[in-house]
Amino acid sequence: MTPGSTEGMEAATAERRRGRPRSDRARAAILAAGQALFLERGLDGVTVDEIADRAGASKATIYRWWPSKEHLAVDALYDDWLSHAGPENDEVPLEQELEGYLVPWVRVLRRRPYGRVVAGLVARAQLDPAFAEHYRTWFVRRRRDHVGRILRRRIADGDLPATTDVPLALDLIFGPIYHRLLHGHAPVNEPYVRAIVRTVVRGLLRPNG
Amino acid sequence: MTPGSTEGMEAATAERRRGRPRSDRARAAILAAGQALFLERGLDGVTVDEIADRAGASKATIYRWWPSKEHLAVDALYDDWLSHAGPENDEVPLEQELEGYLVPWVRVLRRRPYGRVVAGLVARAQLDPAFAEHYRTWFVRRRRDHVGRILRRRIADGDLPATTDVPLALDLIFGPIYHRLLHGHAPVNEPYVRAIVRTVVRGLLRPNG
Amino acid sequence: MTPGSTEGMEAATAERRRGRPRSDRARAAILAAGQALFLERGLDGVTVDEIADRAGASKATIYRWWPSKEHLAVDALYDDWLSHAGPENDEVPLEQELEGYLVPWVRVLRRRPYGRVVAGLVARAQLDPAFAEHYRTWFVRRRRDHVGRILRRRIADGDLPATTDVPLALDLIFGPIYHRLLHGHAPVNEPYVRAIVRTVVRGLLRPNG
Amino acid sequence: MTPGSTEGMEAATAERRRGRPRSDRARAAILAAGQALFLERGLDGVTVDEIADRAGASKATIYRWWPSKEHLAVDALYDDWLSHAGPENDEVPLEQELEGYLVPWVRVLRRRPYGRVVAGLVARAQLDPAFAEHYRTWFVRRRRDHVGRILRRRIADGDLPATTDVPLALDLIFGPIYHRLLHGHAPVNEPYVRAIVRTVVRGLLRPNG
DNA sequence: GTGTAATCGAGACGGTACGTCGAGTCTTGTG
DNA sequence: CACAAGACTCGACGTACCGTCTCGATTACAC
Repeated sequence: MTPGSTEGMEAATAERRRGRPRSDRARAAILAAGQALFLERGLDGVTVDEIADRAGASKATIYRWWPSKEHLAVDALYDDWLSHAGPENDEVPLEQELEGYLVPWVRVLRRRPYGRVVAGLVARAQLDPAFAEHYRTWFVRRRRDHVGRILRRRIADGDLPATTDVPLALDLIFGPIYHRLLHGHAPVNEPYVRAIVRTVVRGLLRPNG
Repeated sequence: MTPGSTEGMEAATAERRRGRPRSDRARAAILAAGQALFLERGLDGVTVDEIADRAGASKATIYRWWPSKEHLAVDALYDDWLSHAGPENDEVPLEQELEGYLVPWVRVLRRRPYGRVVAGLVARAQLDPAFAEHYRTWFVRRRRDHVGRILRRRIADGDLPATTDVPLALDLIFGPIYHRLLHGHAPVNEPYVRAIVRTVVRGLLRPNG
Repeated sequence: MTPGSTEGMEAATAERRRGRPRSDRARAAILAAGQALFLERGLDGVTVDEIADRAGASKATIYRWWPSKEHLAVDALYDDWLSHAGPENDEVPLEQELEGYLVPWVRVLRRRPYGRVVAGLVARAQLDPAFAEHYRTWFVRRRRDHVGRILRRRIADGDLPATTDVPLALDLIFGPIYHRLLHGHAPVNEPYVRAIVRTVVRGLLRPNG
Repeated sequence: MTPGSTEGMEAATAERRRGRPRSDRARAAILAAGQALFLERGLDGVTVDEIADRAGASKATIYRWWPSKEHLAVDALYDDWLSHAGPENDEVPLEQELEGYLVPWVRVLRRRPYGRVVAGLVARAQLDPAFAEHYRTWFVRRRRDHVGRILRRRIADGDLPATTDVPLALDLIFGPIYHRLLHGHAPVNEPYVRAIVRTVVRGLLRPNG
């Protein structure tokens, strides 16, 4: 499942659509061109014509499948942005489990200049509530939900106080990462993520300090 | 001193500049129009022509004094964005001093839709390193420096461990605020700020917890 | 064939051009709007935006097909400016043949305020040698060449001396017409043209008076 | 007397104007700068700022004394444009007298690229009837009147028929010169002027040829 | 095989905003 | 007063990009 997928729209029957089927070559080429160009120059630094040229596709094809440049960007970057994994793991301390999830992400952030694109997406989201919802769903909520599940499990396990404010904890973890990503005043690297996680977890442990 | 000020360039002598002096009426009207329009519709939702019209000025005058729309936005919003104060105060607990500084700011953020503009500024900063520096200096660094001074004084006073990582602490405080401001997934209100401050300070107190 | 035509560039094969074909509606509307506005207010009195608005086209479309406002003016006015005809006719006296060609033109000049536009074109031609060539080719040379052919035939027929200086004769015929057209000190009407033709032909007849 | 002179406005009394007197240095420098720049690049190719810079004057001073750039151009070029002379002379044939007046002028035209400026003036005259009158008076009428006086004297002397149409004759003489000056299809040189004069005079001699 | 229908690349289109430039006016302090 | 300096308003310029639209050409399934 990806942000731009249109599967599931027709009935689940075997009924094939008539007419020429969508070209997978074009779709893949557009996403690849988008990924490369958006990371290189940011959302506003790239024109749709450029993407079409690089992909050997036409602008009409792009707009047939993605309603706007920013939707395309979300789709083009989603896989890489969310690439990660590590199974949930109760055996290790909470800090370690959180780092296990966040560190692969920040490795991606360091490897590629995502700040350029994310800043553009955030700016568009301000002017277009529908896109804001789309962007949050695919780019932000996925990670927050994952970490939220971890935290709630740890609460159930008694590793965190029952009174822990999970949304606040998520903002305390993700906020500093986005802060450096978007403002660029300092690098988003592994030591930074470890420090965030340790300080926040420590702060959450004693609710009535 | 404001972001767009050009004072202090000539010698401090009483030597007056020749020619027609810059119109304070035009400058003030442009900044007022910019402030109103940028907050209303965001950086990208406003055209320079509109600002000129509303200010009764001409586009040429705007471009004479501000190199771009985003520089104008920084200048137009700076005063309001930084309006705050509260003298530094050792007598109260650290949490209270931090809240005393941050809460007035957050009240501004709630009163006006700053997210729209800040998102636009952040996006532009990605594509223009010179503007990025300008924006960070006037919009971000000012507040970080203020809080940084507080933290360092508290370290000297023994209220915080000598090993406290001040830049990290600043990111932990400001990051979550920017996170909600830009992503809009939850409100930036006083309880939120208090919760951030308490959790972070608690987390900082026992570095080797 | 018109000044702005691009036909004949590709091979004469039936090979159709790819992509959306140029809109004849837009082309015709732009030329019509240009003709009306240029005659009404002269080259400098009309903005390209106005032409675009009146034509229901966009400025980009105008600039896609005409490199400048003055090129558009040449194209928009060419047909009307050159509308004329009358087959060449040896049976009548030379004066009468010349009048037969020039009088219809002069009627156009009286019917519409061409002076405004031609003055603008002449002014632009001074600053842009490439446009000067374009303008002369389509607006001036056409008529001169036609009259030149008449004169050379009459020389061959013995109606004019073999030593007749044809370029000089053309300047003597067209010069006075342009003079009044551009300076506006007196009307360009039929009696004027007849008087020019008679005086010049008489002057040419006795080369060594 | 020059086109921009303002003498004669105050009473002929010896009463001197109060305040700082007009600077002759500035006036001369502005006219000199205007003459050089207008001839070099034409009316539209020169900005008033440029003239002010080159003259070491200010734009305000220019606009205090000349209502527009084109009025300045008329004034700056008038002396050179009309420089000529030759006393009227009944002793020689008409052709020779006319050449005696016109040849010095065309020498000026060949020495300097007047076409550029005159074309600009003619274009402006189309859009501004008041300036059109001004331009015709100083740039066109002067010469026409001079030649007109010659022709009328020659009619009185019997060298030309009593029925001679003087305005037509003037258009036949000046028209071809302006034609080449403005259209630039051929040079305006002495042989050309001589050929014009001879052909036209010959054509005028036998009105009912 | 022969429609029928949706796709594709190409590229022109209307629209909107950009940042620049020049004309002519206005506002200072200085001579 | 006039003058140099230079900021001001106004309005047009030509460019760039967006997202839409029309073409001819292609490619499947349905008959």
